[in-house]
Amino acid sequence: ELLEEEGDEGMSMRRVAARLGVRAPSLYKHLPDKRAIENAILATVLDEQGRIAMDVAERAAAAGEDPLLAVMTAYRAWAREHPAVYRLNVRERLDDGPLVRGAEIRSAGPIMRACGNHGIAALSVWAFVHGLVDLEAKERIPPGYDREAIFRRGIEAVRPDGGPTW
Amino acid sequence: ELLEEEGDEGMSMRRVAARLGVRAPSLYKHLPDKRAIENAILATVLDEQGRIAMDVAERAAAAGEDPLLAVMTAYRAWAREHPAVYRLNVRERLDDGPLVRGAEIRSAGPIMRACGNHGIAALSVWAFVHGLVDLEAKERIPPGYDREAIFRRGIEAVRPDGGPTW
DNA sequence: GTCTATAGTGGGATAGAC
DNA sequence: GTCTATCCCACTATAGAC
Repeated sequence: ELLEEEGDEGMSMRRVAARLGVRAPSLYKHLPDKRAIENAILATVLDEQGRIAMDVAERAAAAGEDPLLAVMTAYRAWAREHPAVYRLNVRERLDDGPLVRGAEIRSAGPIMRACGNHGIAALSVWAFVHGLVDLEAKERIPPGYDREAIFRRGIEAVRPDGGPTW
Repeated sequence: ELLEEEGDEGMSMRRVAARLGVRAPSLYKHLPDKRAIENAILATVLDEQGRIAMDVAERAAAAGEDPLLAVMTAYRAWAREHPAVYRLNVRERLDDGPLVRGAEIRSAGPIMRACGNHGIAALSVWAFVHGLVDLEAKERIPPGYDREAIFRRGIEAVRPDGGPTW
């Protein structure tokens, strides 16, 4: 909550503690450091993201629509609705350790599957959508361009040959 | 220099001043604030980037090679060689104002031209390469994948139809 | 498990003397 | 154009009493 409401710098240990009705030093009896909080957030949201992606893909496949487009549309929407958490996710190298790494792998599952396990294509789709989302968030796409058209065209171009699979 | 040597947080007003053999407050007699330094750096490096891109594109075209691949390869190499400045460039919204905006437009020229002025394609190429560069820098591309293959395949996929132009 | 108190570090920026 | 001195801010983290 703090991360999204107060922005990237807003989640200080003092504020986290205040939100819990406690003083900052008390947090250190429960957590080693701030990184542990960030890692817990990341693990939680990556799993949430993966769950949403799996869900929309299933629905799209059942409706005869394109699972990959559905997954990446959900990815982009999620990033726009949680900009601070998204930035946390892509801010720097992820922490090693099973908590975060496991969630990361699970979150990538739906993209991978919607690309027919074509790893290079899946990573290309991810790179493209991440780049677009990032440039959009920073208002680097000049006005006048149809960003939806860029989004759809890019995915179509970079996806594996052979059309939608699931 | 400070930005690249000391990292993103390393370019404090105190350090900048020290590098100039001066105290921090003296800087404010020459500049309104820190943002002015960042903007000056951005304007300089965006122009440098654009100049390099134009150069490699000319050479590639003269040699019968692909100008777009040359431009984006140079873009990626530049980002890798100047990670902190690259992050500054894509960290947040750019400052309005002719200094930075002008340089931004000039830096985009070679990509645009190498895409035959197909704006949507040019932005797609940029988004893809930026996304890949960003994910690479943060070590988010799983080991074992051929990143060069991802790079080349993505550009081929997302470029305008009809092959290389210049 | 909480608290107070505080250490220690850094940041951006300003006032006013010289 | 530079300086000293300082303000005010914020942060992570620790020590030790209760």
